[in-house]
Amino acid sequence: MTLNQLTSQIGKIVTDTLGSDLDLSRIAVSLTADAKHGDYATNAAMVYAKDLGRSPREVAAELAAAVKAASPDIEQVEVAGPGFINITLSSQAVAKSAQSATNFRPDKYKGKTVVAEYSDPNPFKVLHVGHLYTSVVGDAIANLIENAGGTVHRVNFGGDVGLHVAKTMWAILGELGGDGVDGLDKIPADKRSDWMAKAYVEGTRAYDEASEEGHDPQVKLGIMQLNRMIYEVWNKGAATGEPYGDVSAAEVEAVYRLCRKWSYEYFDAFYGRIGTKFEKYYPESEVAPLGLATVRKQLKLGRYQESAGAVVFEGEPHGLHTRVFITSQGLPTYEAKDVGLVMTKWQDYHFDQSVVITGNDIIEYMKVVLKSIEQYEPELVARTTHLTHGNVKLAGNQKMSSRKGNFLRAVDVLELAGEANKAANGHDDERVVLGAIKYSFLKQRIGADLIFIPEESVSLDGNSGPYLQYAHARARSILVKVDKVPPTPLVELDVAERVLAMKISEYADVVERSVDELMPHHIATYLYELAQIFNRFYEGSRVIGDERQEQRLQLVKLYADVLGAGLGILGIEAPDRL
RNA sequence: GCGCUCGUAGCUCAGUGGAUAGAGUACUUGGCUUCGAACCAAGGUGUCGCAAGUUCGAAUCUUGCCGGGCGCACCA
Repeated sequence: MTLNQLTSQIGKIVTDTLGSDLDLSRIAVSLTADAKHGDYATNAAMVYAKDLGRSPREVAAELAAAVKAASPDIEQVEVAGPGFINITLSSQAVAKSAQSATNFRPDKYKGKTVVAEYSDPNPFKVLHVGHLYTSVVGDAIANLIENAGGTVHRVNFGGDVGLHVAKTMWAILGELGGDGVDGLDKIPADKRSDWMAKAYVEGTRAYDEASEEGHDPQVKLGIMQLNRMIYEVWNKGAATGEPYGDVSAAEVEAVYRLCRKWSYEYFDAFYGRIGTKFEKYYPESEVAPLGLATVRKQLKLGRYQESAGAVVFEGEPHGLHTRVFITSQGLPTYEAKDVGLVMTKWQDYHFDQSVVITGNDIIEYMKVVLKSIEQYEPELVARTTHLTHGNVKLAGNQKMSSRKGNFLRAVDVLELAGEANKAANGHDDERVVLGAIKYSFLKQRIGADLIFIPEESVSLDGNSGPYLQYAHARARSILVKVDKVPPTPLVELDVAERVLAMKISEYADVVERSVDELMPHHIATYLYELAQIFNRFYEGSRVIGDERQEQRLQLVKLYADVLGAGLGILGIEAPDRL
């Protein structure tokens, strides 16, 4: 029995006994925190007592009798406290419920085509722990939708054009001297990403300093020139015109293209390592032309406005703010590129829903972009969901910045976890390393900033990924001791078995809630509680050799299956042995 | 200034209308000749940022205030 089923059953009883005109949405049915209050409790009597002009306990008593009579699965019904109705299921019902929970899959996204965009790193920049976080969260959300029957297309959007690229290119070309693209040969393959990251920091610093007194204003002009040249590569098919210093336009293009390729190779390697796979990258260069064309077209139709030489969308009438879509130089901003992205995704997938997962620093920005698109493609906007999470910070609320070079790279985190793992048991197991990091990110509710404490994120014990993996492997290692688990139905449960079975049955409710809210942390919280209950069961209840062996084997299998499935949704491997 | 977001134990976080607000961590102690001790058990902490309101009932909803973070025109 799931909470939803019980809730609708109680709704029906309320209608039958108290009156059909009551607002059933006011009823809450919940799992109880304490065994002495039964398995489930409902507030139905208290909610309606006042309207009916009767005492809550009196109403509760009437409802309780009807609930008791409603199903043979309900063993005991009590009225408690101010008017709670506490419901206790029979142990057969608990067992049945546990058995059906393992195969539970919500059907909310059944038959739906969903595009999930997440991670979104910019080529030419380094992947830091924030990218690791958003990738793990995005992947878990995509998994949730997939688990609920959706066909999910994972896509990735990133800026391969724009000022940050020009700044990096400026530093790269400076470093190469007059060597041009041949000079890149001397950068070893494993140093490329760091080398480019360093160039980004250098280019950004030079750009910022250029406006200050005593610095060369030519720097800024050079970067602007590179910016235009790179746009030309995509708009005109080639960088053309004046050389950049001694370097010809063709040579600038060659350097740009090779470094860009390096970036995507670096991303692929990283995603491969953390176990997420994108179906498609949408580089900004690819969607920018459509974005630009769309905004220009809609400008003529009055959906965008010209202002000081730029093309803007005026958000104020919609309670938002105004943003620039095309600069006075005629270049598309991130806004126009996002317009192009939405249109391109639609052309590619004709999605039922498009989920975009980003940090919450762009909430207001996204509202403006979507509001502008809503003026001419309302259906696309209606199908778009923007999910946001907080930013990763270091202890002391310190913000990381790739511009200042004050950050932890994604690979640094993996390395730290590897070391912690190695220190604990002599070798590092990538499955455990990833389990630790992913779980540490996913156990927290999406929305608030995440304070990243390296030691905790790589921890092997307590409320951690490895705790869950260990609790899974432990159960599996019992199961391999028998040839196969006999398909004995669970019937009578002892106290410890019942507690475990009850928790297993909760899986269905938790997954459903997680999918409804697209919040993976509910699953993380639940799995930890489940594993805790199992570990207690394990301490006190012998399986192999006990007279209740067959019953307990059933239960252990159900438990391991549920734990494995839940970890799977979180994108965490559940090895049979560690 | 306006908007968004957050504020729960020393720290990191669950709990978002229900009963005595919970975990992990840290600290102390006990438990492996028995299915894996990455485990289990015991030990105690809270002006739920503050104040008013709604409610039979508020950490949860409303309003105001305080505090942190982020965003607000040609960066991404």
